[in-house]
Amino acid sequence: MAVRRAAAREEILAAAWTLAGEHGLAGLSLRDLGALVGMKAQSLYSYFPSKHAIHDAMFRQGYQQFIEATTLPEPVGAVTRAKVREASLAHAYAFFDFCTDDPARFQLLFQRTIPGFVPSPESMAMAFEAYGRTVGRLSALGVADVEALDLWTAVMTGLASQQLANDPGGTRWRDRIPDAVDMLLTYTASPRSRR
Amino acid sequence: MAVRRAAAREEILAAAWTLAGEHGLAGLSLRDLGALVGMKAQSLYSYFPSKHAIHDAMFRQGYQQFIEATTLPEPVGAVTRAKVREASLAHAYAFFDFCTDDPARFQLLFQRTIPGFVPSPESMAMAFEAYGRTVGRLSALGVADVEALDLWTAVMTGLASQQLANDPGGTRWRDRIPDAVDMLLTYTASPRSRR
DNA sequence: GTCTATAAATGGATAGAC
DNA sequence: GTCTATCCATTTATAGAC
Repeated sequence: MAVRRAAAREEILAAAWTLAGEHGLAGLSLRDLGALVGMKAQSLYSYFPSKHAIHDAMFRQGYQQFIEATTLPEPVGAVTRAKVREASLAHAYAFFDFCTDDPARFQLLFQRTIPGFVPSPESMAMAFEAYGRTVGRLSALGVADVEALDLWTAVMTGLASQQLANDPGGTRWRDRIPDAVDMLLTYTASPRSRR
Repeated sequence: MAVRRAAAREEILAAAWTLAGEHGLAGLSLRDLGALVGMKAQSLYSYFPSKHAIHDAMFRQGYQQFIEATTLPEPVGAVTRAKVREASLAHAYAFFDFCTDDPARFQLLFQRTIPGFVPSPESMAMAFEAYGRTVGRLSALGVADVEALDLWTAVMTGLASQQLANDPGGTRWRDRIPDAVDMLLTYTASPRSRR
């Protein structure tokens, strides 16, 4: 049954995230992974053709989760400043929490520091899909051009990365999100010519 | 001679940075390292007691380089808005370029994603020294409180990290530095009560 | 200080029985 | 699909000759 096979693959991936969190993404070993799901490392090859394929599947799954985590209800009715701020804040928290919820996932998706790992075309397509949705969501919030968008993503990933590196488990940089959102809104709201 | 020994250590560290750039920090192997400096891996133990000690020395050296790279001439004369902006911009470029000049160094110093690596107390002291100097430099530029400082470091590391991950070798996020500095200055210049 | 020799472990991956 | 057995490469680190 294809469904059992898919379930087994899911279980393997879940275990892979667990191990990646403990020993780092690059330190993921097939022996440990097999042990965690109750099989020999060699049996994993029935589900994934290589270790790279596992990393690739994690990459794709990570972006899928990103899309789910950052798809929020659209604001209804008239577009007021207060509503834009509220929606921007909600999006910022969703983005930030997604990043800090799983450091290994953050590293895999947004930092790209795994030596030798190159996502497959299908996985890159998923990444572009996720990027496109972020563009759409932020443009609805008044982030009009690519320049403003790049600033936005840099600020959000920067907050998350500082949180993970310097205050893991804490809220020191998360507490700066309202400031950051106000700052970004104030700045990107002014006409481009005045910036 | 102690001086020859120190020179050899320096040469080993330089080679270690090279290899870390190629195979990742965690992927640094003593075999390759020895080969690059013209000796067997085992001989490295005459200079460093373990691989961890090499990572630790790299960490310390990285922060030393950070202090050197971000120590800029102080502005002289009256403190005008234009001068503050100019000095802030110079500092931002220095910080950003230091980060992107060596991705492995950036990862080691600011992202802390090497599984199992814990800096020694001496190395942490160097890191705190570097942080203290950054605090001093930014407070001279009007970044008064810790909250504003955290926002500043998040923005700068975020820009660098996005540059490395999504446009390595390019300038897409570096080009946003003037925007980012203006944004930060405008925001942190307003009285804290109004923020 | 550098070498050879070696330990002791871990890594990914393949072949073939069942 | 899972196992045993195996291969072959690689890793950090130590012992001891020179």
